[in-house]
Amino acid sequence: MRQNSPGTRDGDADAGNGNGKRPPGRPRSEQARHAILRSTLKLLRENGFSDFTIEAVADRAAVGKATVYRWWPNKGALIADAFAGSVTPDLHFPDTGSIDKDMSQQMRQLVKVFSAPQGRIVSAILGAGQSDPELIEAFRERFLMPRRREAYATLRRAVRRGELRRDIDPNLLLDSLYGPIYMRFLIRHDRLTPDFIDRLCALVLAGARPHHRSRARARRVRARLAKGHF
Amino acid sequence: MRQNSPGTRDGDADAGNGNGKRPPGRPRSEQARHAILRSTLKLLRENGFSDFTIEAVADRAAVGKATVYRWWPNKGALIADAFAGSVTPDLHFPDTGSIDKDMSQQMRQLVKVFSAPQGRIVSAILGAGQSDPELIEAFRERFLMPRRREAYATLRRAVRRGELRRDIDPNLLLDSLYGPIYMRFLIRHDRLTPDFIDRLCALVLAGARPHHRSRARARRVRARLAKGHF
Amino acid sequence: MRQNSPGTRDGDADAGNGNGKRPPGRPRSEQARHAILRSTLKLLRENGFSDFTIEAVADRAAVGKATVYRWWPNKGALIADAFAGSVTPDLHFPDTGSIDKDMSQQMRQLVKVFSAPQGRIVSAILGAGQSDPELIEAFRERFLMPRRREAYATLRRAVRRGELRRDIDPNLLLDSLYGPIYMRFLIRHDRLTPDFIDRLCALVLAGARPHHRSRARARRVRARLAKGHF
Amino acid sequence: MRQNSPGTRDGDADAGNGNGKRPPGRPRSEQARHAILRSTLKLLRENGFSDFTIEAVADRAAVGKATVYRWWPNKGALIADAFAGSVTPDLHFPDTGSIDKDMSQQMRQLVKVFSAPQGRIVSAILGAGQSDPELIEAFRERFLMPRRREAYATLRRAVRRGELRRDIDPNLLLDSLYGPIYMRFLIRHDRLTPDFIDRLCALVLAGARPHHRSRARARRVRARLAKGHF
DNA sequence: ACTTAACCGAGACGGTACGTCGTGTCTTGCC
DNA sequence: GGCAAGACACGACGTACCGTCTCGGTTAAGT
Repeated sequence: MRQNSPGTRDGDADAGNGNGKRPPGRPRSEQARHAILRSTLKLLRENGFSDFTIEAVADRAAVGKATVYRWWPNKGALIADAFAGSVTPDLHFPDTGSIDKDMSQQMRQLVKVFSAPQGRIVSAILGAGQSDPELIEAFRERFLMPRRREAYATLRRAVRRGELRRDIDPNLLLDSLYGPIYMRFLIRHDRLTPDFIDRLCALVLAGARPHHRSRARARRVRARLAKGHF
Repeated sequence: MRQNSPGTRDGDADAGNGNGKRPPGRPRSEQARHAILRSTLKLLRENGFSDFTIEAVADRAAVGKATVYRWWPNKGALIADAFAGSVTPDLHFPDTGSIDKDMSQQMRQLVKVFSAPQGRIVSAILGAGQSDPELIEAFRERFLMPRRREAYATLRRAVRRGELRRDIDPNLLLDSLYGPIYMRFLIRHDRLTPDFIDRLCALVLAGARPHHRSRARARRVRARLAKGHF
Repeated sequence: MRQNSPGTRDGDADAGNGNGKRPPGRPRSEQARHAILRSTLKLLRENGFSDFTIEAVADRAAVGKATVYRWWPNKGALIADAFAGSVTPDLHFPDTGSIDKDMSQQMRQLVKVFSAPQGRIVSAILGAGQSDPELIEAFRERFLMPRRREAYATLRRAVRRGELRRDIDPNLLLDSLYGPIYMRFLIRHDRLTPDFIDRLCALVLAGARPHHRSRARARRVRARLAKGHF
Repeated sequence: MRQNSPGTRDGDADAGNGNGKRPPGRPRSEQARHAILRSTLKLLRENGFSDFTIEAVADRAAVGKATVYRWWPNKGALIADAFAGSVTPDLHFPDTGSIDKDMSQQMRQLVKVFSAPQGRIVSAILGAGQSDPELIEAFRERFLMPRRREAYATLRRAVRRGELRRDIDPNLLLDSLYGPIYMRFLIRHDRLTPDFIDRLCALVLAGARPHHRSRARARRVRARLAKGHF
């Protein structure tokens, strides 16, 4: 992501270095790195982005300010890294055999994360990202895309099962499903209830279902699948 | 919005004041107020939020810093006010007789605004709003809700014409239509093309249409309307 | 003292004006003037010069700031005026027939004034006067010189009585007597006790007494005076 | 003088610090310190105290404002320190064998300093000192007392030579000699000429000389001294 | 064991903007 | 036209962080 990203350097010690040698001098302190990332998340959760200060991070981590700047070029990079390292790993898509269930289950999970203290970090990133392209990019690459790749697979399964039109644009469909969540999360004009998620899924997926005749065929496909023909 | 909001004081001269009297002392300078709001918008458009400075606003407006602070408690309030006063007025909903056309036309217009320099201000507000509740509230009350009230009327017309289910939740429907726009605008993971808008409308509205039998009845209603029976 | 000095305008309303006519418009408020001078002295006594504020004066006097500036061009002029109006009138020289007694009695009185809350005002004037020539001039003209004129007379009497040399420089002598008082008052390196005054008088006046032969003649003069020959 | 006075820290490197250790962190910049003190003196000389600004000091010294505030708690402390470091060292007392000459020579020197641009600084200190006790204390401790200690020795020599009464109060005598100088310097009601100094010395010292008989004895003492009996 | 080199903490540095306060001027409506 | 009220342009205040720097001290690898 950034020239000197420490996040991607883990384990590179002798692999990513052509000559297989450790650089001379004292190696960087993993302890300091963790303390910094931890206090970053803590401060972000507690005070939000607006009064988030590198100085406070360093103090809380009992670390010199220079140590922070040595490894992260700016506030955004630090937050991005801290966020990336903290991303909830349990936002996977189930495979229930029903696209409605697959999606709504994962989306509910996402809303739960957004509502937890974690959510504060997400909103900080998206907020600060509006004036820091690298931050928003970090969010996309580290949070959004990994999940979206799983989502593509989930959609493909649904298409195969005949639950969705073959010609559906997955990006359009996924934005239609997740856009409302992000909108409510960021603008806070309405609540993000589980019920809302269900009705959202129902509404959007209804528009993505195959047309009449195709649907009849789809039913047959599902039947065969159920019988274990494959 | 805020205790002393000058934005809401317009026209209150004798209405909002119980005894109908001007307060004593020199009245505030409307000229200064406008200069401040103008330079706020200008700076926001030019430099974005991150290096937006009250000092620069005052300088550009040839105004004392104290005059800014006298009327706006903080950066957020100033931006909110400036934004409110600058809101593009041409985001109305047409009445074409087709909900698809009504919506997509207005949504394309919105995207055009978001893509213009104006959009920079919107993203600044939504970004900064993530750590300033009053700012996000200003966006809701001054930008979102006025348009949404028009949207409700547009949806009602469509229901009456039988294009939408009678039991549709307007908030759910509108969030499904606009959420994807806001998401792409803020996260910038994909482009906001007119074509995207059309397909978005098609997808979401498809899921909001009445069921079979009702649809047949709707056709008859539309025919009668066309004949001018009412 | 200053172009618009209100202090000298008292009673001028229709007397000092050539054509005998009152100027048009509302006459100035004597009440405001007094309130301003009073609050000036009060604030000076209470807080000293460093945080003496025109704004505070106006507030305390329940007077518009502009009213202060209308009549006094700046802080210094106001203080000077207030001081002049407050000058203790009881700093006169007695006529005891002995220069030592005349002087020490008045000097003790002066020290008493300096030690009272009044003294704070004097030190404020002399302090601020170091960077405001008009202030120090006001002190000289309104406080120092009036008293000095009395002192000259007192010295003349002493010369006539033969207590002082005929050729004594009155300015030198008076500065030698008062200089130490001002020095201790302003630098505060030592106490200003009545005893100090007495010993100061004794020391300085000893050096100002006529020489031997003259002194014998002086004794005869005094004797004649006592007998009432004049 | 003040808790963190940098002026008194010179040479403390290992003496003033109990454990003999340098404090951690980057050591303070002596270069910055000198630049600040130098620009303080310069500005004081040029513009006097009334428009003496910390901001201007920092600018002129090419130093951050915070660096000034880090080491000096307020304007007064800064001025006091700058003054102390700049005190003219050539105000020593000669030993001519005559108290009149010893004193008048040094007093003329003092007047010369007061009349030079340096004098502006002294008057600024004494002026501002009227509302800042620490400032006036700095003047006493750093300027007045060191010279006075020399003066005491000078007076003792004169007493030994029989030029002054044994019981003379040195503080009274010195205040009588210097008070008039300070008074004229601060109130500026009369000129500070070398002639004035001579006549002042003559007047005051005349009152401090031993009485008749003692004086005869003193003459004998002086004669012996001249013959080199000691 | 000793040198070398990069790390570490602490914290001072030159800056920039903050939000506040006082100055002296002005603009109202009332007297 | 004076007056109270109070807004105005201006500019210094003292503070908080920024990102950089300079210290003494630590931690390995290479000698």
